[in-house]
Amino acid sequence: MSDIPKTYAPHGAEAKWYSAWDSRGYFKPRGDGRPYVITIPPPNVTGSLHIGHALGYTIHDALIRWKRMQGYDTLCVPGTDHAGIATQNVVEKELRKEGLSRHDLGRERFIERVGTWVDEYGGMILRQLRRLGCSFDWSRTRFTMDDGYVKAVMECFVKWWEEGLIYRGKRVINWCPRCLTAISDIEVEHVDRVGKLYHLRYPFKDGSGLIVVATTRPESMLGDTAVAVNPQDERYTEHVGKIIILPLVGREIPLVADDYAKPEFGSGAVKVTPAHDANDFEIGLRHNLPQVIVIDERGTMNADAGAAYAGLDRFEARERVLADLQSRGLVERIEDYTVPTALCDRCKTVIEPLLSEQWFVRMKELAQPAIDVVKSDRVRFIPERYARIYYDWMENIRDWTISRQLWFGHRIPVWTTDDGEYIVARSEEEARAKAGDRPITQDEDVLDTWFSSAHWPQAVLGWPDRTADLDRYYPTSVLITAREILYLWVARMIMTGMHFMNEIPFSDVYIYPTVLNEEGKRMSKSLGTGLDPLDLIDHYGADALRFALLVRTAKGQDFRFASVTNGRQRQVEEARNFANKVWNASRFVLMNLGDNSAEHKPEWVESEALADRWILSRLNETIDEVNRAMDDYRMNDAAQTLYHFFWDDFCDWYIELSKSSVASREATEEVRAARNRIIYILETSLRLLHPLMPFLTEEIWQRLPHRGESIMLARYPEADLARVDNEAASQMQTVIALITRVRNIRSELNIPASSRLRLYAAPTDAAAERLVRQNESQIKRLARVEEIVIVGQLPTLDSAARGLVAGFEIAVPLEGLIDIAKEQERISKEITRRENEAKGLASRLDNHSFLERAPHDVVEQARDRHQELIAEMEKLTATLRSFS
RNA sequence: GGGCGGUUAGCUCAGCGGUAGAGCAUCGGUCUUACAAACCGGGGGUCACUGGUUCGAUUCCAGUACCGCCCACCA
Repeated sequence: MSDIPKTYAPHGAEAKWYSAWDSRGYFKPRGDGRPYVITIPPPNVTGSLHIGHALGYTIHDALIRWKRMQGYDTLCVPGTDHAGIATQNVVEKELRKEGLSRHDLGRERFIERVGTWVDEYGGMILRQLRRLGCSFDWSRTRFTMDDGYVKAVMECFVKWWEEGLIYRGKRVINWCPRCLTAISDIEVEHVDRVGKLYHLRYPFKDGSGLIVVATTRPESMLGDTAVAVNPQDERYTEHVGKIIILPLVGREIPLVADDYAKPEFGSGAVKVTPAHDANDFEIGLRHNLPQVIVIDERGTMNADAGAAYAGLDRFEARERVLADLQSRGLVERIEDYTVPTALCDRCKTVIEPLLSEQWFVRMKELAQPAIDVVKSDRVRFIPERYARIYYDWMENIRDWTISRQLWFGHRIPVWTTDDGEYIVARSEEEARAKAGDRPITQDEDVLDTWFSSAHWPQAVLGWPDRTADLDRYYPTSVLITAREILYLWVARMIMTGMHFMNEIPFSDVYIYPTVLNEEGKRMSKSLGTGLDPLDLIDHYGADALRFALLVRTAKGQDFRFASVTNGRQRQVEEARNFANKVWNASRFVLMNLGDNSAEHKPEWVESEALADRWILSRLNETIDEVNRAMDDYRMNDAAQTLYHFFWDDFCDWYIELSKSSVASREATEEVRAARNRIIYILETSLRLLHPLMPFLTEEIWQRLPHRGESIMLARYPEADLARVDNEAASQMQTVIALITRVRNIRSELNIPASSRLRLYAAPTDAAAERLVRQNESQIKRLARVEEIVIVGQLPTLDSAARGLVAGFEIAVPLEGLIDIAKEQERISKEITRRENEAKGLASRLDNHSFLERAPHDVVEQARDRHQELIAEMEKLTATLRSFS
């Protein structure tokens, strides 16, 4: 039977089974039974697999495989997101290598170029997911810009426009001077930077002195159109209404009273720049102030900034303005200050708040139904705490800037007629029809990427058409995602689902942990993870990577994942070792199938033998716990339960205990029954493990006799709790304790494994005696004992090691082998250990309050244990005395 | 500024009112014919700190420190 290699070789198995599964159509839904549906978070087309993806999609696959084996009609829809800004950036970078910019190509050719790039290099990540083993329905793969998807996006825009939820507005938005587009509030990253706070002097026109204002951005003063003070601020009451001459510019601006000004900050007076600050914009509206744009979309000062500054970069302008003010004595002081700074979360460029005309979505009324479904538990967050974070955002929701000044994306379906009317339509034809004879031009901008992904669950199933998929598979079962897109994506999907489907998009939202590096910081591509999932798969196999991740995926608790050092990643290595353990246990079973391996009689599983009753009991407890854990998204518990059952219970005890019969040369009925039992346990374990380790389990399963087409089509085990046998468990515990005690004596007294011992055992009752007699051969084998002598009382022996086990006193005669001093030391240690425990118990039992207030069973338990310890100590002390 | 998580053996993490667990690492011993990526045995923790509640706290409450994350229009 040497045709089975000693170690599991993942690569052959992975390639072979993945294509077999895929070509046989196993990843597609069956079409009958209860649906269980997941639409994956679509990764960016430009993306490649990083460790966070590997975790997220492994969870997807484990759950979908588990449900599929349980008989659900499972569907997991994959796809990619066009990721407007990110993708455009990548292609522009390509062009730059050729010395071109997108403007050299023009819009149309640039879009073509992006298309080519996406076809050629995009979606690589989906191919990488196959390496992980993901059983997604590739025939339903979607892209947020495929034809059907465009239809969904247009439908939404038109509907929202008709319902008055979309509007065009001029206001201060977040502008990225590098990406040259507006971005929404949640695409802005806030950081604190060391900087300065500048206190500037603004003179009153009437010569009655000056007023001091504080700012972190002196260059913006060129666009000031007022200074504001708090109406309650008595220091300024007499000055309100006065005219100020704006330094360097000479513009006359008023001193207005507005609540926004906080008297306790700086001088209490704040300069107002309505075109370059969202708050100032609001103040401007309240006081009817002019809006002067002085910084253009590239972050360069424009003509309105004045001839001295026009053309300067905003940061250069800052220095120049400052120098000019200083030379005029208009800088009161400069202090160190931590400046809250807004960055573009894509490119980390400092955001320029800019007055600009954009398209917005009114969010308040969309948010309400989406809040309600979470409040009423129709949508459940796992872990629950995210519901509160969701409410905080949803209840203070602000309008959504959806237009982007990019070329790649969904072009905004708004056309303007020559007389200035907006025509909103699903297509150009429709727009032309609506416009009649008037010439129309389409809006140049595209939609925020998240505007399209907001429809993902329904759109990938066919919406806005009423398709069979949509009927059958919507709403979906669970959304599994990373924490950072809770607002950006999850919240918006719930809103669109409620709005267009009048139904929740999914009932569970599982936010999985973030993978951290050794320092406890989140792994991100920009920081460099030092970890490539594909390298890990190449090195250790996909199952090992999957298991290594799942075994630490507690419900919502981030975990650290080491990087590769000296070519090794110890956590994945551990999991690989487990895979190898499964492989070798299976190898043992397969090597002992015997000639009649095809035979299988269900009654052979039944057995009176302790080990058999015990392993069946443990197996069913395991099945029960694994199913519960999976159902509760406790992937770590499922993985650990299986690890422990398989390695400790099955390999270390059951296989060892069954070896003599399973590996026997004579194929008696009894032996064949034993072989069938062990196959049964192994086969069930493989099915249990399959969602976590699909390739390994299939590779082994296929070698088992008569198992059918694929483990993927096998039924997931269901616990039979009638099989849980507490008596067998406690008896087995005693047998294990007895064997361990003997091994321990052997090890501590340095007795070679080769020397066969005689064991005297004095059971305390008839049950204990029966236990030893019935399991004698196995105890002898595992404890490496030649003979077990059962006695009523231990004989006096000249030199022997003694020990206590629940239900027994034992002695091992060791003529010539024993080191008396060592044995004394060993016994003393046993006594001390018990003394310490007894001391603690005694002090509690002496405490009146404890006796009065603690529950009776706790007191009783303490009393019993105390008695037991005292009895054991007496025996041990007697043993110790016998040496002298 | 507000909020949320974390702090348990050398490392990665469970546990969360009755006196601490796992895996790995470490130490000692094994080629015991499935597996040395293994087997057998051992050692190792004042459960971050300070108070409080309780007969009893790692576990509950309050506060402190440190680490991490999210949100925020104080110029």
